[in-house]
Amino acid sequence: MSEQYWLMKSEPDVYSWDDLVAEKEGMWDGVRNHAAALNMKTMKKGDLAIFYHSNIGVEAVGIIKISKEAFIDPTDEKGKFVAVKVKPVKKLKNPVPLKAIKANPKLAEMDLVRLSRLSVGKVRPEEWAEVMKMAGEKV
DNA sequence: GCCAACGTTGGC
DNA sequence: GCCAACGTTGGC
Repeated sequence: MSEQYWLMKSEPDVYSWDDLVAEKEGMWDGVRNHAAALNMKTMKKGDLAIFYHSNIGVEAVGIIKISKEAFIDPTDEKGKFVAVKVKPVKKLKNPVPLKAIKANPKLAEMDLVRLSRLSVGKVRPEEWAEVMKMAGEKV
């Protein structure tokens, strides 16, 4: 199994975890950053990702699954950037705030910590396991 | 092709 | 609301 793990940021007043749950499947569009777009192109159907609330809350709130691999973002007039589709898997028992992630030396290398402005980052399997532990979830 | 100026994102 | 970090743009 070569599953990959990701972290996707959203501002909850624009698109929150509850919005995604209400929709059942959400389109992750509007990404206009090449590094983030590259990560999205690397995603495979079935990959898991952390849903993270930026600005308000500033914490990891849930687990999502990639349900459709990268396709041209319909909101991009130039047709250069991509979007993916995601489905909610489960809400974390205990949301993991950025503060706690920063305080954990095992997570110091996360894209989230090192590249705070990147909206779609990679998560290493051992980092994934650590965050899940902090969230009170079984891996 | 380099680099300064500017705009945007995101944490606090 | 402020500021730091980073990406992008544009002059040379």
